[in-house]
Order: sequence, then structure tokens, then C-alpha cells
Amino acid sequence: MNPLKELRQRFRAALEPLVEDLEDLLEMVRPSQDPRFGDYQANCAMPLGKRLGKAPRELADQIVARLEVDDMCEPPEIAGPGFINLKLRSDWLAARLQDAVKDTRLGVAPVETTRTYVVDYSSPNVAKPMHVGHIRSTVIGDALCRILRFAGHRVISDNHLGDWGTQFGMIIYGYKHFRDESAFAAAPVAELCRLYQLVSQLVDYHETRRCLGDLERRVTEREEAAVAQEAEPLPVAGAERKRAAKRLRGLKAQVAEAEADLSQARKKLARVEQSPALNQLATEHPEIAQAVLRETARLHADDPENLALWHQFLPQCCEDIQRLYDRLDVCFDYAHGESFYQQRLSHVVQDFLDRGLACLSDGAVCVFVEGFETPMLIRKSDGAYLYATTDLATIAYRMETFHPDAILYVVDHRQAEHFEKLFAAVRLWGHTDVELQHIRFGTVLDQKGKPFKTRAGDTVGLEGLLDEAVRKAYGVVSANDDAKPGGAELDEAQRRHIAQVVGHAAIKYADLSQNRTSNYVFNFDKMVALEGNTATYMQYSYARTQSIFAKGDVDVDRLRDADAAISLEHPAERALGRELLQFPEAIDECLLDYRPNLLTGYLFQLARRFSEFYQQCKVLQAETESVRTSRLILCGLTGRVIRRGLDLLGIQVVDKM
RNA sequence: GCGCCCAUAGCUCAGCCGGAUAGAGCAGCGGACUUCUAAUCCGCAGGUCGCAGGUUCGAAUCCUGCUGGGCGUGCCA
Repeated sequence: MNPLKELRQRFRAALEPLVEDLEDLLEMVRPSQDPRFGDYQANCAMPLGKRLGKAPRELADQIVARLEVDDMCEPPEIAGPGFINLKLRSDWLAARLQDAVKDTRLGVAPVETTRTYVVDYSSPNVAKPMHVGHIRSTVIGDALCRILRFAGHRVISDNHLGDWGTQFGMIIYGYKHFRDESAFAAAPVAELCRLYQLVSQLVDYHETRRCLGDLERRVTEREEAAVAQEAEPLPVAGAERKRAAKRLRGLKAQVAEAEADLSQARKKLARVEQSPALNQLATEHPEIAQAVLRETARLHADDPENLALWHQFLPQCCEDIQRLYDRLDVCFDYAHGESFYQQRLSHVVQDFLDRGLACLSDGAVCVFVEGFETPMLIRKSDGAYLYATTDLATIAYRMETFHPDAILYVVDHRQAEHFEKLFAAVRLWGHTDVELQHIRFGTVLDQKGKPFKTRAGDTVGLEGLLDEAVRKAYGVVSANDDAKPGGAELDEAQRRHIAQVVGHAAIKYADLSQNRTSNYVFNFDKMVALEGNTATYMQYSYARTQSIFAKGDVDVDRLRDADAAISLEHPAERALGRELLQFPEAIDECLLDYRPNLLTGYLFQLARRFSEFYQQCKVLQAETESVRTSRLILCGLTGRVIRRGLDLLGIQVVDKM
């Protein structure tokens, strides 16, 4: 049972005779923020008073008089200007807890109307090794899928792989010119990866070489502009003076930016030029960028040789990525990459043209969308298609194949405008009865606050990151085990297993516990810190629930069926019990705006309540047998809610830590 | 230039479709280990919620302006 939902139902009955249109009033029934005001509070008397022109306190009296909550709550109290404070009765709490104990869904009722969701997330470029930038989409997307499924929805997870772009032209070119036959035979994935990076570096080298003059010129121009601005006499008046100062600051920042770009470009060049081998390759392949594009174009034109290579390489590339998904415990129903939609692209463009939704401009096919100055391009002037084209084709396919009620895109916030245009174009195209959501999240930043760059080289590989987290977790697990008063309890294999679970969880949780819309500063130490609001704290709490059963030799399942009474005499018991009953509320809240951090927040609160309870209430040595049983049941339910909650986040638990 | 996002404790952040005295974690200080696992708990200290107006019985939350930062901005994804 969802207590909040139940209370709102009761308020609905009480308010209906008083007022029409009461949905917004019902939303004002909510959990109290301060325990002194009870468990829930209704704030609807004040706005209602305004609406009806009556005194809010008087209305609160009327509402309370009609409110039938005797079975559920202590007598409601009216406070301040007209707050209605509600405290749940302990016997009601205890009865609902018993319901939850017997319920495999822990009191979370399936949604009344099942919807079909397509969730599009992770979407790595299969030619490149996955790096830290892929974490957020993968982890958040996976968590949302799990939560939606648990809530009772039909969920189709789809990994929109980047498997058809220039990166394959690079690999193909590299394979044809640079491959090391024996390395390829021994470890094809690693060799393909090397080839990609080599070609990418050479392309980059020539591109940078070509732009160097522009970069130098830009620095000079900006310096001159800044000097000129500085030479201007400052206006005397306040606002004008401020504006001038701001302009100067802006110009100086631009100079710094240009200088940084230039110095980075020079470093890039030096890296190649200082290596005789690379330098030679660069000299031998001056037109490599164009050659790569030609290989890509041949692939797209169904050239038999390149297509065969693509068919050979694709599974090998995916193998590498799959290993990471296995480690992360992430899986997809479908992995329809860009290549899957190739045949449809020309039809999409033609359809837009035929219906007059798109037009030609400078040789490119454009969809103009209201509210945006710049159009969405769906075909380049050279005839090539763009990712917007693929996105449109993908939506059409999903609509006819899955008939979804909603499609969620778990993608970096920097693509917000792209999605706004895309969604608008889809509406023009006629798909109006589907919820399209860009589940945006903040960029992963480095320590300096700069976005991780995919090309710049210095990205942290995802695999190494996971290894490091596991390594750190191993250290902490061992230290904790060694420090146990009765001596260490875990053997080497157990420690390693626990370190795997704890390390991976640390990385996922660090991401999920943050509001997805804010930027995510990548901080290794913070990620794997094993204290505070972390997965480890939750996992530890879970392990403690299990260790009580082990120590007391208690059969949890038998206890569950025993129908024993639950007592909530101690404040810590009551607080824990109420928290446990709010699991359904946490799920609801979380799905309202697709924000997993609301679920982590709930779990953290629950784990804290449990720690308090654990500290203050002896379980195995409880005063009486019935209190002991009651507390054991609370421990059992706590363990199940934590385990289930973490499972919904894609995080596992262990019985001993 | 235009558009979008952000600004809350020393640090990292939560709270943001209006509710009572703004919350956590980390760091700091002081307590609690003959432990049902101290990876814990209790207490203290820490704040002009960027600034200025406005709407309201009531604003961190909504509106306007400003300041500071980030991102995006027709043929990359």
C-alpha cells in the first residue's frame, strides 16, 4: 500500500462536497518535512480559503470533520494558518507492514495502466573503447528500465549503436594499410582498436596541420581586439562602464581560449612529429582524411569488399563492448545500431519532401521548425544523411514495430536542442500520440571542470576505471574484515567477490545519486569513497540485516509466514517501519520525472533509519520473545527493500562484507 | 548576436509544478566499541539559498531585470 495515495483518496472523499476541480488540492497532501508536524500534512485549506473566500482554519475544521481516517491516523491536528497534520496510527502501520512482509512486491502495487516504453540509452560508438563519458547514459538508462519494469510497465531497451559512420571507414582504411597480421590473428579486437586510434591520430594530424595558420591568426586577431578595447577610454557612467569592462573581460577570455587551442594543436603535432614511425606514416598518407571518407562512402554504397570487412569487424567490436556490459550487469532487448536503419533513410527524406515538410536550401534538405532559427538538416548537399535522418527513421520503425506510449532518450544535455527539433519534426510528421522525452543529464567533467573529450586522447577508459574501483574496494573490504573484533571472517575468494560487487556499485551509485541534470565532476576518490551516501553504506546495512539472521540462526522465510505481530513501541522501530512503507512513494516520485536520485535518496534515508534502529534496539537479545520476533521481521523487510531498491538501480548486494 | 542550462554551509550536492525554524554527506570539533559487523551512532559548529525588484497569507522554489559561469548555435554525432 502507498500511504500517500491512500490519504489522498480519503481527502478526495472529504473535499468533493466542498469544491470542484480538486486535483491540485490533493497534491498538497504530502509527507511532512518536520517530524513535529506528524507523518503527513495537508496544505490545501489555505488556497481553498482563497478560492472560496472563507477563513482557512474554518475550512480546515470542515475538512477534518468530513475526513474519514480514524482507522489510519491519530485525530488530525490543525496548526498555524490551516495546516492539517496527520500522524499514522502505530497499529495501522504495523498491519500494513505485515501486508508488505507477505507481498513479493514489498507493498508496491503495479501501475493501473501499463504503458509501453522504448528506452534508448548507452549508444556507444562501437569502434572506440568505451570511456568514462558512457557511464551516465548506460547507468541511468539501465536503472530507469528496471524501475519502469518493476512499476509494471512494458519496457523495450534499445542500444542505438554507432556502427555505420566514419569510424568504420577509419578501421577499414587502417586494416588495408597498417594491419599487423599476427597481432590481428592473436587479438583482433585490440588490433582493430589500435588501427582506429592510429588512423584517427593521422587524420587529426593533417587536419590540425591545415588549421594551424587559422589558429595562429585567430590568436593575433583576438589579441589585437583586446588591446584595442583596452585602449578605449573607460566611460564614466556606471552601466556603460560596466558593459565596457565586461566586453574587455570577454575578449581576454577569448584570447586565452584561442591560445589554449593553439598550444593543444601544437602538442598534437609534436606528438606525431617526434615519433619517427608516426611521422613517416603521416608523410606517406597525406590525404588520409579524404581516403577514409571514400572508404566510408564505399561501405555505404554496398561495396562488397568493405561490406565484408564491416560484417567481419562489427561482431568483434561488439564483443569488446559486451564484456563491459556484462561487468556492469546491463543488457538490452535490442541493439539496433545506425546501420539497421540505412535502407530507410532515403524514404524518410523523400517523405518529408513529398509532404512539403522539408525543403532544399543550399543543396541540403532542411526541416524548418517553429521557434528555431536554424533548420534541422536531414540530407547534406553531398547527398549524405545525418544523425537527424537516422533518428527520424528510428522513431518511425519503433512506432510501427512496438507501438510505444513513450520513447525516452537518455542522452547528454548538450543535445537538448537537437531533440527539441527532432521531436517537433516528428509531430509534423504525424506522430502525435507518443510521449517523447529527452532524459538529459549533465556532462561528465574532468577535475578542471572541462568536459571529457572523446578525441583529445586523455579520456579514462571505462574498463580501467572499473578495475580501479574494484581494487580500492578490495582494500577497504580487507581492512574492515581484518579489524573485526572476532578476527577476519572472509577468505580470499570471498573478499575478491565482495570487492567486485562493492567496486562496481560504488561507480554506479556515485552517478545515480546525483541529480541527473547537474554536471558530474569525475572524481575518482569520491566515486569509490566507501562512506557517507554511497552504495557501500547501503550494502553494509543489508549485510548487517543478514548477519543478524546468521548469528541468531533464524529462518527468515518461516518468520515471514508466521503471522507474528509487529510492534512499533520504540521510536526507532516506528521510524523504520514508516520508512519501509514509503517504498512505493519513492518509486512513484522517481518515475514522475525519471530521476533515479530520488530512489537513492530514499534508500539512503532507509539505511540511516535502520542504522539508528540497529544502534538503539537489540534484536537477538530483545527483552521479550515477541519483541525479538517483531524486530527480526523488521530486519527482514528492511533487507528485502534495500536489496530490491538496489536491484532497481542495477546494484547487487552480498550477505557478508 | 540568438537560444538553453546553472548559481544553496569551507567542499560535493539534495530540496525547486509555493508551505511552518532550508537539509544530507565530506572536512572540523566533542562523545559512544566486554560490537546482534564502529563501513556505525549521538552531539556541536557552520547559511544575506548569486544580487535587486515583483506576485502571494507564505518564495530557495513562480515572474522580471542584473551579475557570474557553462553549453549549444545548417551540412559531426
